[in-house]
Amino acid sequence: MTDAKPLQEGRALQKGQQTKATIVDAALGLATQIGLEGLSIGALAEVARMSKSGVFAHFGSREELQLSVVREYHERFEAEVFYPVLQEKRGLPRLRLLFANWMKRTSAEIDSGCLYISGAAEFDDRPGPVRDALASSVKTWLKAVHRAVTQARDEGHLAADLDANQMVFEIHGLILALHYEARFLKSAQSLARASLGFENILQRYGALPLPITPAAKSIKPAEAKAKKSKTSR
Amino acid sequence: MTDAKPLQEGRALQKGQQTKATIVDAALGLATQIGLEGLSIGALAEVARMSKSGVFAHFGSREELQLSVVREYHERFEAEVFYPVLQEKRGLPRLRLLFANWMKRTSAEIDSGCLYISGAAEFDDRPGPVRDALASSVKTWLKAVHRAVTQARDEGHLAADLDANQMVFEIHGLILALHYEARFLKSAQSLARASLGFENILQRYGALPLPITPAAKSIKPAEAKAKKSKTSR
DNA sequence: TGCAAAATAGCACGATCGTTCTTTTTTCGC
DNA sequence: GCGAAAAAAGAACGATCGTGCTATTTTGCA
Repeated sequence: MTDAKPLQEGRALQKGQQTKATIVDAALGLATQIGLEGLSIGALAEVARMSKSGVFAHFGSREELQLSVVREYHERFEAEVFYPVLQEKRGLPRLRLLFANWMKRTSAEIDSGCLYISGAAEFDDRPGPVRDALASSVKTWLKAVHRAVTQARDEGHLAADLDANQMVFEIHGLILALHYEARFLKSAQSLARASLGFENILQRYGALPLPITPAAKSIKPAEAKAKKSKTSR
Repeated sequence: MTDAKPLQEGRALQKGQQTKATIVDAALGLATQIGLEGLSIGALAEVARMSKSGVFAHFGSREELQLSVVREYHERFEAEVFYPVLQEKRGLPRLRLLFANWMKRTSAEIDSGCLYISGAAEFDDRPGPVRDALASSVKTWLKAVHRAVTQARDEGHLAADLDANQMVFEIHGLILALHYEARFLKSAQSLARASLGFENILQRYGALPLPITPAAKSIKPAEAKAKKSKTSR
């Protein structure tokens, strides 16, 4: 009541959004290295070559900055890992590509760090909007993996009585182990381990043994159920 | 030259060590909750009801405090997870107990936090003594798991041509997924998922299908190789 | 081109951080 | 119980943190 509202609040000026995007980009780089909690406005301002208050004004609080970083990471993750697999045909091929992309991204993050993993460790008992945003993003992604699994099952590429949640859990474990052993323990063979682990899981859940050469893309899905019968339990 | 050395430097007075142990205990509690990086001397002094400088004097630096916490965690982990399994007989029984203990500890850490996991996320690109100590502890533990696997293989409880490192990798993934999904995502079924995942891995690597009742302890090891033949690859 | 509003900078604040130095209290062998 | 050494406290330091306030610069429409 006391203060006059800005008249044209709907108009989005260009410069502001543009530098804000630049800042978020730099912040994402910092956050994946030092962590979301380690992300400080001072250090960010230095990287972005701006004043502290100049950076701060775009977000209003450190928490809002962290949220922006999480959102940005989510979008990039989607764009890099999720959307491309929609072009692959449903079922096992898509599931394979999905895991391959996920693994590729995780490998690339051996240097940069994965926000979904480091963020989980930092915020696992620190309630608040940042934790919620992180958990929501991860859950969305795991749901997408779950969908890919059930589709592969419905297409007859995997055992009909498979427990999709169980399979997603085991796949998730492979990615976490890949990240842990490669990034922290500097183990060189982690990528091959995760890859082989995935094949083991596929086999366990009724997929065809394996296509040795990556050229063998067009597998007959019907035959996947050959050994099915009582594979689980 | 200028200052006289203390004459009896070999003598260890009691009180000092005692309160130092108290401090480390409190520090461990803080570190597993807020993280090793979040561990501050001021907060620690408040918990231990001492002055900042009083706490500080026991370590000489924050880094040395962190190292003490890592060492303490390592000892407790060993005492709780590793040493008890040495009483179980070699091979599959011991491997099973080892995983069960590991899982039990990880479950207990859903509230308190696991230093090997949170520490890895915090220090994965922060070189220094703390990172080294953490990595060394984890590697020691993973080597112990590896030994349990190879022993089970040598006892004939697992496939003779099994890749022990691969198996350890997959088991590690289960624990990481358990911690992640239970502690961060608050998923209730994670414990059952990890447990079932372990059975799947055992089966994959040539163990007997499964002993439903825990009473069935005395399994005939020789029969484990029944389906062996070409299990890997 | 002028002008309002947005964007950025500058400065200061209280708090907390790790650490150092000095002083007081406590411990423990003689 | 005396006295030396250890343990603990107290106070202060420079630095950095997030944030609020007030200028100054820049932007973009009229």
